[in-house]
Amino acid sequence: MSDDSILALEAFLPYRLTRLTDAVSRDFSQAYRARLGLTRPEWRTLATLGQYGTMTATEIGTHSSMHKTKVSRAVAALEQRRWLTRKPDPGDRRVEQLALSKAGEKAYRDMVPVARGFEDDLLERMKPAERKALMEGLAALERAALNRS
Amino acid sequence: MSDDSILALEAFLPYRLTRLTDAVSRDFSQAYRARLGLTRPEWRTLATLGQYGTMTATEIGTHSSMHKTKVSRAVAALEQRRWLTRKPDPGDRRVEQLALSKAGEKAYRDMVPVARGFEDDLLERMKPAERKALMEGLAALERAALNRS
DNA sequence: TCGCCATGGTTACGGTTGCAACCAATTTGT
DNA sequence: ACAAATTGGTTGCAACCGTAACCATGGCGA
Repeated sequence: MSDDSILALEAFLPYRLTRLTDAVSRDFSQAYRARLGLTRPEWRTLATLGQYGTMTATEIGTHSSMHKTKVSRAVAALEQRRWLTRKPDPGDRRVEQLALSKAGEKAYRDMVPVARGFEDDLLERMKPAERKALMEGLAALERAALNRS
Repeated sequence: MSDDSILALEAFLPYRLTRLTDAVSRDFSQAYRARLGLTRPEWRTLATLGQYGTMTATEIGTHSSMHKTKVSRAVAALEQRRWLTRKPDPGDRRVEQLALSKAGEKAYRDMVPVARGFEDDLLERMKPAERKALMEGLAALERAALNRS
């Protein structure tokens, strides 16, 4: 019987999630920070454009869950690095179509195996049944936490 | 057969974790921010002292996974609010023993059911088998990700 | 067509963070 | 016993972030 007036922080779901995410995210960020000198918003923008080819800033934000100011600054940084180009949208002059340059695509191709390797290393430390449970549990939590209208 | 040269960001574990944690953490932070006007480091410090009674700043940081500067600033803020008191440690004059004041304890007691309610609401949106999978998967991922020496 | 609201995107600003430098007190090695 | 290294804790600084304000363009109703 546990004391109802005490909250065990180490068992509290929001705390466990942030601690876990901080650790995983920090470890992974070292991979692209050390390798490419990218910030996290820049990496996400690179990854989104690498995955989808051409997108607007708003679409990047929607797909990668980033605030539009983050996207704006990341796009500006990648553009300055010549990893990204802007093209005016012929149908709507508010919009710019964004795409990776050749150098940006190369950086993306370099990073994909690194990202896969990082994820694989992490998952290989778990038993198959544990991996299955994690995937199932995360999917359920995503349904529970993200789809709150 | 999927394209090996493309990384699906929405299926990438570090991304899924950060997105999930951002959502959960943001929702929960509204509870204590609106109710008590606390920042996240302040809430964690309150929760840690509420759970353990008396601790040093370093111990708080270890238990709640916070950088010592965060702890230092959170302690200063809680002290200014008169929710926390410092006592010199008789055996080591570098250290200060920290504890909640009466007002701090009251705030803690008020917050515990709110935190429990938040967690319960979230978990109730999941089926029992999904909850079980989540707990098992998170525990395994904690072993895999946090215990990297 | 004209006025008004919505949308895409950028920027200024205040607040938060982590790193590194720092001070004081303690421990360690010789 | 004393210099050097370590530890507890605070603070200055630069980078980063979200909010809100803003500009330009587009959509829409009267």
